[in-house]
Amino acid sequence: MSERKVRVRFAPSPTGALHIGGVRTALYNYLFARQHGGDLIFRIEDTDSNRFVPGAEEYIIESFKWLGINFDEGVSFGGNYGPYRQSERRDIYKKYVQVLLDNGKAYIAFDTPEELDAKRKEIPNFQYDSSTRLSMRNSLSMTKEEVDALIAEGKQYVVRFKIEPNEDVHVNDIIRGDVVINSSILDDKVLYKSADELPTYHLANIVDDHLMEVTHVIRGEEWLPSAPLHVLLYRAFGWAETMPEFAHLPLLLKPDGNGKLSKRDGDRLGFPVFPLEWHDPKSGEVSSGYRESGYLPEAVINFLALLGWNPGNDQEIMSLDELVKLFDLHRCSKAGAKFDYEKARWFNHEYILKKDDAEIAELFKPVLSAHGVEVSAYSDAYLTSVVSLVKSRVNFVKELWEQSRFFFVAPDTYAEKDIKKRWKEDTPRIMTELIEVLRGIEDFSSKPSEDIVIGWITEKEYHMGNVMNAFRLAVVGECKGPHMFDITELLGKEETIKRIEKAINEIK
RNA sequence: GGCCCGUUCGUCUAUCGGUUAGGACGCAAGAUUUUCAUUCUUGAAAGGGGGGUUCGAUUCCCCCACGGGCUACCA
Repeated sequence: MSERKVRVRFAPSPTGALHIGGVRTALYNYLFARQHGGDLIFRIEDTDSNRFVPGAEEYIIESFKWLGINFDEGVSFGGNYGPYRQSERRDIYKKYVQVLLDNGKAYIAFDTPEELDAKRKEIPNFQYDSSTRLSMRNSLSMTKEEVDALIAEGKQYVVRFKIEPNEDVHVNDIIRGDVVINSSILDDKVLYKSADELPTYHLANIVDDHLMEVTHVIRGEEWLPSAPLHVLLYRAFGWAETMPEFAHLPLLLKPDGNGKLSKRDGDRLGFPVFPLEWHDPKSGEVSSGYRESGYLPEAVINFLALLGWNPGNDQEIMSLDELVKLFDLHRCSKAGAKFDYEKARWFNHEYILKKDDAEIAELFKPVLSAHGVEVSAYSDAYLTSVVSLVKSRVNFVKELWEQSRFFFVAPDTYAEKDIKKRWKEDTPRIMTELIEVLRGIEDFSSKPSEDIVIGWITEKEYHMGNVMNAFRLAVVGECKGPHMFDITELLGKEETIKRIEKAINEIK
């Protein structure tokens, strides 16, 4: 069994945007698959026709494409174990439901949802199980003739799993170890609904994982309580020998308060919970995405990987390839992790620092256009230089604009506070002198012009801070920004002088 | 209510019985800088409570408390 090729799957339900917790689950599956030279399957679990949301499937695929998480087979990827959309596997499930019915592991039940609701109201803690099933309307309490007659007249039914009571069912979880649940607390789960001829999650999941030769089930902790049921299903089918190993991941929790992270938290707290922006087709609601918020996919991958797992040392910045090498399910934490948005921002900052300036410049172009900058008027070299000068002070690409605006447009206002502090009575006179000094500079690049200007200030015994800051105020509009002469080198002599002249005229 | 899982700085976490309980984010202070940021240094900051086991528990066991999940003809 251990010689089987590793095969794992990520199997979302197309009910909306892909939650960031789901992304992490997919990531862990991906890392595990790659590390073991195995396959990653993309399966769509759309057995609940009522909850289907158009566009969700495409959204999920696009999300992974952006993140660089590649699948080997599945919906839109092909493969030999298809179809990979559960709604297209009706006949398969029907066949396996019949197997369970034939060997007495399941039975047909006619109780309607309304009848069950009534029952639950009437009897506190009612559970459809070995203690109650004989008092319900099903193939165990009725004769075969009655059952056949009801089916013949078109009565809708469900197939329920017949769980034998009082057995300790063990689930060996890679992360949590031996988890034991007594079968008596399990109810006779609905496996199949005649109404839409579709199975429920539990049946479809087991049949598909078996048929697709899945070796490891890596999923969220919310599935842990139903894992024993799944174990029992594998046994009922006689597939216990090839049952996959389980690993239940800790949940991602809200940054504040309690509960697991939900789609509402993002907009409430001001950060995305979805990889891409999502437009809900039903409500028309728009939820922000990491991509649109300016996150680099590498950063998202990195911080997500560390939410519930660590390499065992102090290393925090890791590429996808490094993660593949280092990842280990045994090093996953057991407790839920509160989503730390500040740290996510820091990761993005780190990745912006790491990323090539020219690549950042490309990402910056649309932002510039959006601010009315004629991007084609600037060379890639110019944009790249601008990026290299200011990127250390931003967390997101779009923040580059506020840090570098003066490289594209001359200031039209000057910071009041800085004027008060640095624009003295004799400043216009000194600035006029400065213009002359600048005119005389032949090589206007950073270092040579710095030497000349500093030399002039020293020689005239001017106040270094006041002159330089007035200079900065004139060129930038406020007293902040990169090294002064790096700015003037990029701006060029003409533009620099023009700005000083303008400042002399406009600052009173 | 029942069942399951969990519990180390504010947050993410390291520690596989003996440590001054380490790192990171954030925060604070300082250094550097003609400005701002980067960078660097430093600081504050943690084992839920109670019982055991042990020469010795953050670490192993039990109880409690708290947190989370599940309890659908949803996944």
